[in-house]
Amino acid sequence: MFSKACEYGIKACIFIAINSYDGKRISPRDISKEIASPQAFTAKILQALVKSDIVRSYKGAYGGFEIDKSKLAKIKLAHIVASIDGDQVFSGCGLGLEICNENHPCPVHEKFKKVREDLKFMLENTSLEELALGIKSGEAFLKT
Amino acid sequence: MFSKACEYGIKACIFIAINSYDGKRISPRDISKEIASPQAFTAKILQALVKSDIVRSYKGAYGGFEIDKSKLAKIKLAHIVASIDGDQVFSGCGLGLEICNENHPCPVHEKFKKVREDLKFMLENTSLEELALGIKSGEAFLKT
DNA sequence: TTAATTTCGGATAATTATATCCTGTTTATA
DNA sequence: TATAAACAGGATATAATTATCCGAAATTAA
Ligand code: FES
Ligand code: FES
Repeated sequence: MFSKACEYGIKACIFIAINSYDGKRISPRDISKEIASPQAFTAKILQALVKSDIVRSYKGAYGGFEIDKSKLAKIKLAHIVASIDGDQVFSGCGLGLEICNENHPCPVHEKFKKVREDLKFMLENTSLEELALGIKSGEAFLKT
Repeated sequence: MFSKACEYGIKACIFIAINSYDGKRISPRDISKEIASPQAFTAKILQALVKSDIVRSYKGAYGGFEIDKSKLAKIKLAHIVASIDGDQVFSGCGLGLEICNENHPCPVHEKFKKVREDLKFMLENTSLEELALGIKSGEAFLKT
């Protein structure tokens, strides 16, 4: 469904979000430990998320990654996914036709479109804030 | 969503189905031409589909691939997808946790599960027959 | 200013997915 | 039996994804 990079990216954002609640910056080392991901690879993904303006980074001692508290409710899963995996998952044809539209539909177009739009809706309406709360409350987990 | 191999596999099955209606066997060459896929790669996928007992192959002159007419309504997209991509798409965690269940859910579990099961339902209730009819009637297309 | 810390970014490696090539085996028909 | 047609399957090649390594640049504090 999503690439490994995207999975790591989402989980990293959630963990950064939790720490940002407490005003703490966090390093790729601690992040990859918490989400069970390869450290250097995760760092690359974080760089991309910084460029996409989803997380903020601070170099030097006492630096690390954080997310503006004021953004936590506004950032949706869709932003993270689109930023890492692009928009194929939101609008691409299920059977790989170059373009997906009503005028030149593939055999599964109608049925696939329905599912794809449900996924899109879900991703666009799930905020980083609520996901972070799930972890904070102990209801959900980031690894194993 | 699906691998290239799976996309080709589905499209190949649909085209074989159409021909099987008319009692015609069809070659990998004609299939890959019709669905715009690499020929040798498509042939490999067809081999796998034969082993999965979804399509039948006949060697030698006047040979080729076909699907039992009596099976066309019974074969569902889910069978083809499971046979090529495995069952991760049906039961795997959206964030890559090793196992997906209620006892140890990832942060998106509830929401993702809903979408995943809608997809599962769609794939389990879409037959090769109806997809083939979509192509035969000219409503749908297999390439570009 | 120096030292310690931490992100940034380029280079490279390993793994998996996608794609191609070539030869063998089977089968129908002449 | 000979021949041609067509799938089977191993070996190999290419591309994309995933993962690692290392030095440069920035920042803070002593
Ligand atoms: S054309 Fe295939 S999903 Fe729309
Ligand atoms: S645990 Fe992640 S989707 Fe169920």
